[in-house]
Amino acid sequence: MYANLQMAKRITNRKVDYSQWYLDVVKEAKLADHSPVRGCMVIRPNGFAIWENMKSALDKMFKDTGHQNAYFPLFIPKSFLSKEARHVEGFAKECAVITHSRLKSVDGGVEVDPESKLDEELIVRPTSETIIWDAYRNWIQSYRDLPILINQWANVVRWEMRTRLFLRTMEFLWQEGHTAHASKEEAVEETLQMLEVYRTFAEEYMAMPVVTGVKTESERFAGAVDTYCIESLMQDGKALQAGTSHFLGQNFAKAFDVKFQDSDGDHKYVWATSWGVSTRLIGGLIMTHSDDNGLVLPPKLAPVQVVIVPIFKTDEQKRAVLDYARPVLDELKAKGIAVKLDDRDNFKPGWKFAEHEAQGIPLRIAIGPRDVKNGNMEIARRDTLEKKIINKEGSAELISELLSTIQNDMLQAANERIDNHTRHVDNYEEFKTVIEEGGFVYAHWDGTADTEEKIKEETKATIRCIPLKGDDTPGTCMVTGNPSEKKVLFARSY
RNA sequence: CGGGGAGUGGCGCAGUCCGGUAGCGCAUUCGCUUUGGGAGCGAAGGGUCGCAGGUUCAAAUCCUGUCUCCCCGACCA
Repeated sequence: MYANLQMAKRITNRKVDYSQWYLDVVKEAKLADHSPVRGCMVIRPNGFAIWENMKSALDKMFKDTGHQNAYFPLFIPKSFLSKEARHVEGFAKECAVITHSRLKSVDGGVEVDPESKLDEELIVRPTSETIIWDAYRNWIQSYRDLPILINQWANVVRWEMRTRLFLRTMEFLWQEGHTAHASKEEAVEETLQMLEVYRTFAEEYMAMPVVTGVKTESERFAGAVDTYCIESLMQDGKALQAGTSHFLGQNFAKAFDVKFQDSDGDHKYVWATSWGVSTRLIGGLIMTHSDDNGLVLPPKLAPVQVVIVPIFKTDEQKRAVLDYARPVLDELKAKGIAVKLDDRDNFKPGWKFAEHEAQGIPLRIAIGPRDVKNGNMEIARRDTLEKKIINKEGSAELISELLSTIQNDMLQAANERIDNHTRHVDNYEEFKTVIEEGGFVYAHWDGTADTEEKIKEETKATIRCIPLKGDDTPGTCMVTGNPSEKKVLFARSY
């Protein structure tokens, strides 16, 4: 049919070309555009609304765990970055550097004014540990000043070589929590607490199941003692690191000389954590749930949860349908549901259906003359594409419940998909075969960076994490035969 | 940053080899008919062909440089 041909033309089938499908979904759902600057994106209202919903849910979770928001500068003095040795090493290659402060006009155009060269160059923050720890030095004298539990919502810049909308852009939006503690135990506890916040958010809001774990040394954040992460598995069998929580030890306290006087009178270095999630989550959301018709959003993050499409031929029918639909709209609103009545008359219902599907609206209600006559309405689920006729009486209650059913079903469907693409293997030959198929693979590893590197070179798979929960049975490394404490999680990743 | 592909009205593309002054589909505007899965007919508007140089009587087309996007590698949330 022509309609199907057109739909097929707009969004590439996932099986044909997953990358192209991803780009098509982002475009058709109007989430983001490419910008004139390489690797940067324009986040459009549809995309930003998702981010705003993520933000407000996360922000509440941060506040509920005792954190406050603050804001630190975009620019970091170059000298700050070099204070923590591994931190510089990790970020040096991807920093935007500001060297001049003004332009001058040159016959119709502008060029950098060489006389405005800065005495000390500024770095556009790739992350804010350094400038924040410089501030903390002044804020902390006594154990009574601790802990400091701060988060900031900000943009950061990392000069990436290869970019993809939401998944890896040169500038991205994120939150970064930075906490300071009097004891190691408390800092470790904070690190794990925030990891748990991320896990909860991913599962309960994004309906995206994740594995929590610790990164190996080679995957660790530059400057951290331990990096914990949430890892999820996308539809194409590649893993996505969706969030990280770092135990920073005393590394930044030492680099920035941040000490406090403890209750025993001794001067001690402060213990630190930092943790973040970014607009990358939107990429994860897309690749967890969406289908060949476009975006699929979980109700808890959908900017519009329910859309009502009126169907009519004559003006008289239009009036009748709208009169019938408005109380439905009001009842849903009264229940706190984000509902929109799509009464645009320049589009036909079928066109609207396709558009709402492309944009991932979880539930559609269609109301036509037939429904007015019978006291019904048609509801269609975005996640399963199921349609059914329901009675108008009691519909608000039913729809409210259905939204939470959809939320749960999406998590369950994602869980099943991931379970079906998770394997346990015991020998390297089998590993090589299985990893080709994509998915999560658990296997024994001897704990050395050499073996990890060998596996990466030969199979393109990396250790996503050493899982916190799961099979703790010791064994022998699939490559070297050396002892292994427990299986670790491998995958090819984004 | 290396290899490959691409950039032409808002979107998708043809035209480029062989230089002759830009076209198609969708979208937009107006009118009429339509409306339960991307409507039909008629009319209209919209492009210095990514950008900058060069060759030429003449450049979307040839040459040089440059920017951006996509795919594959090396590097990363």
